[in-house]
Amino acid sequence: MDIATPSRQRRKEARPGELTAAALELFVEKGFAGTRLEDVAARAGVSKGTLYLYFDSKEALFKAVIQEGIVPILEAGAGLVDSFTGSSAELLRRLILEWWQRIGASSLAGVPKLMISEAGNFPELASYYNDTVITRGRELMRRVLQRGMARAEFRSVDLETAIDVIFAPVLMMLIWQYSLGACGCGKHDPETYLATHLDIALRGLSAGEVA
Amino acid sequence: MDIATPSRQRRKEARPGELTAAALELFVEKGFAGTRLEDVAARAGVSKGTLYLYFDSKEALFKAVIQEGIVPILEAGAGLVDSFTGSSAELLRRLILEWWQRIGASSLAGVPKLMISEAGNFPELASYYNDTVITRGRELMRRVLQRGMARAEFRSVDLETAIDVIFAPVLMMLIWQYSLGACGCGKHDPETYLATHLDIALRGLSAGEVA
Amino acid sequence: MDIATPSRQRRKEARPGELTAAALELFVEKGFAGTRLEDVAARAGVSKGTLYLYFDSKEALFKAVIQEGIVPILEAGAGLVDSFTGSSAELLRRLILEWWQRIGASSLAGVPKLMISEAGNFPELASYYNDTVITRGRELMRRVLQRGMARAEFRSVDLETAIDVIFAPVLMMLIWQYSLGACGCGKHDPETYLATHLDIALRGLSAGEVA
Amino acid sequence: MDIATPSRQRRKEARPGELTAAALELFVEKGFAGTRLEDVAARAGVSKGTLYLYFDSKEALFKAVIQEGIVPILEAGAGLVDSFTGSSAELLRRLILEWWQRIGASSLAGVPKLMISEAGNFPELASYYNDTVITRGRELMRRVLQRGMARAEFRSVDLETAIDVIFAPVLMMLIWQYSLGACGCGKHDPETYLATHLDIALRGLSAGEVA
DNA sequence: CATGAATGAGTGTTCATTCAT
DNA sequence: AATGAATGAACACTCATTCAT
Repeated sequence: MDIATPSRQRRKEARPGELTAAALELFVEKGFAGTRLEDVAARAGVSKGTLYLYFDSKEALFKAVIQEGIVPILEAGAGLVDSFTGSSAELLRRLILEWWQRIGASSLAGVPKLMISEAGNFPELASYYNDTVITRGRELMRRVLQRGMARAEFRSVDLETAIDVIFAPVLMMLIWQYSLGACGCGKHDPETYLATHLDIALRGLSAGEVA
Repeated sequence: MDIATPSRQRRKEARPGELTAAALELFVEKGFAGTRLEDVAARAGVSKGTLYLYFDSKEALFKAVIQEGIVPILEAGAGLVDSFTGSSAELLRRLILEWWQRIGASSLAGVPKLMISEAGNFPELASYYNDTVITRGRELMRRVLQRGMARAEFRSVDLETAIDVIFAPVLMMLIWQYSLGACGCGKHDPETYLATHLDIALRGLSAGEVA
Repeated sequence: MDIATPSRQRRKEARPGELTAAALELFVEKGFAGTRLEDVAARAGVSKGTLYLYFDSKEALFKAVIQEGIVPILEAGAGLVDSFTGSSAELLRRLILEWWQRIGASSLAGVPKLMISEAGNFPELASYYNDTVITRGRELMRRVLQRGMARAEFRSVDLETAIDVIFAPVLMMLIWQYSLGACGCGKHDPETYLATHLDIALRGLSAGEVA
Repeated sequence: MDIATPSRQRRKEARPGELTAAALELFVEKGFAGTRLEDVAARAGVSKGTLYLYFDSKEALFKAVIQEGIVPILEAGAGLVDSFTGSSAELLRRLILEWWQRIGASSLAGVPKLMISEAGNFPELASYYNDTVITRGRELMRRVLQRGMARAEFRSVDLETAIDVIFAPVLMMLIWQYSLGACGCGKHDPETYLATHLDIALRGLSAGEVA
């Protein structure tokens, strides 16, 4: 009976996580307004009423979903840049590919599109996301580009804009997959896409003369 | 009285434009689902019923917003590509800067983020947008890149992914402005941002040897 | 110019009739509530506003339609029964077939179904229709049946109920054609149907012994 | 409290029936289009939303009204025809009288007039009614007439038209009661009316010679 | 704890009616 | 006289939220 029907206590502790997981999927798929709480509850295997035992409102559920989704995103990255000893081009390549594997190919992949869609309706959340995720992500990119320029591997470019310019195609692919890409239009193979991006961007950054 | 109450005829001709303008503002501000037709009508200074004299449904209104706003710009872009005689690098630069001026710096700037947010909930709209805007926009980029490669100005790169890779930073800036950027975080000067992007991308595409 | 574009005066006089004719068709087809005044106006070749020059409201239009439709219905019948010299069976047959030709196969055919549908909503009209049409129609039937019984051609049956029993199948066919029959279901050839009806009813009324 | 507020479960089971009963009354009184779901709900003592817990749409509610009210009666009729062992004349009499008692004298009496009035506007409902009620009702009549003719109790008549000819007076009386009859005009005593009808029709169908 | 029946405010859409031209 | 643009009340249906069991 323990496994077949876990004890009430265990269920009670697991419930919020099951609900936010179900909610994440649906929020990502349909947006905040488009998600019906009945569907969230159903996907988590409980009734609509039960949801209200754990979350006061649809907004409260949304906030919990985002907060919970952000923490794992933060944990990714950072160690790599500290310890890397090869070329900066290789570092940039590794950083982007790693990010893709850990975020873009994970269950968190939908969070960026979700934040972009709902930032306007949840400014505090957006601000929190910005402070905790975006800023740190940019910091990683900044260090890589600075390293490359300091070592004369990269040309001198405007640092702050280059950070976003170079990360934009990666983010965009993710966003695409969760929005218009769902219609089947213009989906790229991620590896080819990232290869093309790195091919162009690294050559674009390279310090040598172009004859 | 002429000015205070323009003739019926003049109002009738102006109405659709007034309504799509009001709709554009509200769609961008609140999303498709979140926009009430009553508010659109009120902002255009008419009653809810009047809106239905000009547009059959909320979806038809949306399509008109896109049709009226974006299609002419794509047509202008096509004209540019058709008639341009200079270098392909210059053509790419012109295409992107023009796009920015006519969309990114206009009232249409919110449309890409709007579509990304609502695509999941309104597949028909997404499909319409894909057919009307995305496909045609890609076609323009495709022609520019093909031209550059054919004239040996650009290196040979994977065409279909390069189209999106190169356009992604432009789109991303816009999306940013209408989502997390609204919190005041990380806004770039568009001209610097686009300059950095073109600087890197054009060098990345250039055909010469890198020493 | 007289024929191509009749004088204003002529148009003005013809308008109400053109409008009620158009309205009759639509009321019969769609019922009172289901008929849009815009469609009535369009079918009569005028604008919605014009309709209100001639009729104060949708109800007023409906009343005019019925009143106008009733007069021709009244004119039918009556002479036949007075002058007929053959058998009562033949008279009944002739009366019913004639009624069918003059009403059932004419543009007035839809009026009975319309009255039945809307009687509840327009009691005064229903009452008027009853007094002027139904009562007189029953009187004709009553005279025929009384004649047949007086001449011992027909059995003695309950007169008042027989009147309606015998007319019911004729009315019912008409009603059918304008309601469920429109779905293509179970439409009979009127002549076969009436032949079967008269075959059964006249034998059912016949005075002789059944062995 | 048991009686004042019945248990949830009992209410839930009773609700659909309470709602279809309320709907039947209002549909008959005001027609399909003229009936507001809010009024149906109110008459059943619940809110508008509750109605949608049990029926997906106004049309679904209508279909349930028919299904629940009329289908069992047709089934009972089929049982009668299956098991009857007496004369076909007696069977026809029983079928019609039973029909009258269970429909004509019940709360369902208004349904035929309702369908006739609304068929034009709601083809899907008409089609449903045709498939569910008319076709099956005709089948019953067909079997009775075929039985009579096969046993040489009835003359040979055109089967398909006879079905409708013989049922028309019964239907017509009902239609009358819910339309023009409401003005108090020309109401017959149902028993006398049906007796006259059966008297004439059965003699009209009888196989013997008429002398 | 958990349920799910019940609620009712909210929105897209229709259409009879009005009235400035 | 005629038009047709404009109005706004009305209704089917949805869904976040509540609460008796």
